[in-house]
Amino acid sequence: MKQQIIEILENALKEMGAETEKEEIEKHIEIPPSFEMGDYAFPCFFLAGKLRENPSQIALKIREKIGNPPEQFEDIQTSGAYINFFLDRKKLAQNLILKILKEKENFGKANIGKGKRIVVEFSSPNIAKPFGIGHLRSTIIGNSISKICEFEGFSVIRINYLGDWGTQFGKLLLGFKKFGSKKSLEKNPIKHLLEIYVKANKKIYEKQSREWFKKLEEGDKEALELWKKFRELSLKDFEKIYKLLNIKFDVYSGESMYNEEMKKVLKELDEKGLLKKSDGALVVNLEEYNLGVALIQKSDGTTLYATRDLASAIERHKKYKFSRMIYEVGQEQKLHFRQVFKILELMGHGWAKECVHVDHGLYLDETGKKFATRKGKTIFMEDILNETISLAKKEIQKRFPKISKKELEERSHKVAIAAIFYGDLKNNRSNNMVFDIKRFISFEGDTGPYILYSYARASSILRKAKSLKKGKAETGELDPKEIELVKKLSEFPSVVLKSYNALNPSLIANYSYQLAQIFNEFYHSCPVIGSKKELFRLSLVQAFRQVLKNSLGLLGIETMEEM
RNA sequence: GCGCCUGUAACUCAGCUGGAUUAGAGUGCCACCCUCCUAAGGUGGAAGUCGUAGGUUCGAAUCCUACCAGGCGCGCCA
Repeated sequence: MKQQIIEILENALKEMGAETEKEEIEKHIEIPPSFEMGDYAFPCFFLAGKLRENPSQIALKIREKIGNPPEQFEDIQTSGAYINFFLDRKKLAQNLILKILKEKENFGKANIGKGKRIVVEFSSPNIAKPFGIGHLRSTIIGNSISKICEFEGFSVIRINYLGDWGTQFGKLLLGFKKFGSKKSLEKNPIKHLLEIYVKANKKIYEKQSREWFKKLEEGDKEALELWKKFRELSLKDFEKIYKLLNIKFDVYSGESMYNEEMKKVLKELDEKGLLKKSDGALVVNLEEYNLGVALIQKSDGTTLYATRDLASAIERHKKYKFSRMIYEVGQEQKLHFRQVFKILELMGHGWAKECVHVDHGLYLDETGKKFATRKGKTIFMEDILNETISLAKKEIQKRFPKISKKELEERSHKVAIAAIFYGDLKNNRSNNMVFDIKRFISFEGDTGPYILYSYARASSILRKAKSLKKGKAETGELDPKEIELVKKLSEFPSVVLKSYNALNPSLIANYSYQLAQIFNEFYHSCPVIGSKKELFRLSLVQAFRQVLKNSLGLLGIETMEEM
C-alpha cells in the first residue's frame, strides 16, 4: 500500500519538475496522529526549498496532479502542508483480520534471522547469595529479548552465566571453615551461606580469604569440594525461582568453567604484545581508545572476571558460531564490556563487533534511592512473588468464590507474573526505575493484570457467542473504535521489528497496553453479541486476542481465558 | 577531575532517527456509568515555563553548546 503511495507521489512530483527519489519520498511518509486525518500522510515542508514555494501551496498542487484517487483509496485530501491518504478501510480491515486469523501465532514475524544464531547471556546470579531483585531485571529483560529474537527467526542459545568464581568464594570458604556447619547448610543453604559470608566479609579476614581463593584456583581438594557443594545447593534454589517465573535456559555456564582457557588467553595476549606488567599485575592498556586500563591478572597471580569474560567469549564463538552475542547485564558494567570487546578486537577476533552489551538501569526504592543491600535488607525474589500471588488470589476469590483450588493457584500465579514482568518491561530498560512494591503489584491502570483482563473479556465474548452459526462477516459502516482497533492491530509487526532493532522490549510492552486500552474502549461502545455486525465484530475480537497473545508472549507473559 | 546516562503534571513513566494548532498515559484527587458480552473496566474534570540559558531551523520536549541537579563507572570486586 505504501509502495503505491510512493509511486503516486513520485509521478506527481516528476510532472511538477521536482523529481524526487523513492527513498526520499518514503522517508517522509508518516502515519497521522489520528485516523480522522487519514491512514498515511505526506508532509511537503521539505520540498519548500527546492520549489521555492509555500508548503501548503505545494500540497495543493500535488493533490491536483494526482487527480482522481485510484481504486484502493477512499479519498486523498490536503490539510495545510499535508497530503492525507484515506484507504478503503473496510477492505483493509477484512484483509488484516483474515491474515491474523490465518497466521495465528506467526502473525508479526519478520523472519530476518533465518539460519542465524544468537547467544543471549542473562540472569547470571551469584552463587551462594539469595536471588534478589538485583537479578530480576536481567532475567526478565533477557528472557524477553530471547523471545523476540526467536520470533524474528533466529535460533537462540540462552546462557545463564553464573557468578560462581572469584575472590568472594575465598571469603565464603574461610567463613564456612570458621563459622559454618554442615547441618545448617543442608537445612537452609542460602540463608546459612549468607550468614557466614557476612561474618567473613571483614577487613581482618581479607588476607586469609585471598589465600582460600588462591587454593581454589590451584585446585585444592577441600576447597574445590566445598565450592562444588555451595554451587549445587545454590543452583537448586535458583531453579525453584526460574520455575516460578516460567523461564528456561539452554545452558548453565559459569565463570568457573574457564580455568584452562584463561591460561591460553593470557598466553595469546602476551604473544600479541598486548599485556603489560604494572605494579606486579598484568594489564592491557586501552588508554589510546579512551577506555582506561583493563586488569587481566592480579599481582598474586589469580584472575579477574575480565579474563574470564575473554575466555568465555572465545569459547562460545568456537562452539556456537553465533552471528550475534548479547550480554544482558547492568549498566554499571558498560565500561567493562567495552574493554572486553576492544581487547577481543585487538586480539584479531573480527566477530567482536557482533558482541553487544544490552544494559539496564538499577531498581530504586520508593524514595528514589538505591536499594540498601549491605545491611541484609535484601529483598528476596520469593517474598515478592508470594506477596503478589496472594494479592491476586484475593481478587480472584472476590469474583469467583467457587473456583477450584488448583484453578485458583494457576490463575493467581499467572496474574502475579504478568504484574511483575509488565511492571518491569514497560520501562525503558536503560533507565533506572522505581521498584515500589505497592505500585508494582497494583492491578489497576497501566499494569499487567489490566492487559490480561482485557484478554479475558475478549475470550468471554467468544465463549458466549460460540453457538452462533457462521456466515459472511459484513463490516457495515465502520465505527471509530473499530477503525482504531484495526489500525493498532496492523502496527504489531513493525513494533516487533523496531523492538528487535533496539533490543528493547518496552516498545512491545507499551504496544500491548495501548492495544488493550483500545479494546476496552471498543468493548464499551460496540456491543458484539446480538449486534447487526456480530460476525464481523467477533472476527475482530478474535484477531485482537491473537495479536495480544503474541505480543504478551514476547514479554514472557501467558494469557488466560478467565480471570 | 574525566567518561557514560538521566531531568516531561503531586507521584511513576511514554513520547526524544524534529512536524498537524489543546505535549500523552497511569496512580492519586473531583463528578458520572453495572436491568447491558467479567466495574481488575469505561466517560468527563482539575493538574505541565517538557531542569535552566542560549543556538540551529519555516518548525524544537526531540538536534547542538554551556550551565545546574541526580545516578553509574574510572587497576588488583563482580
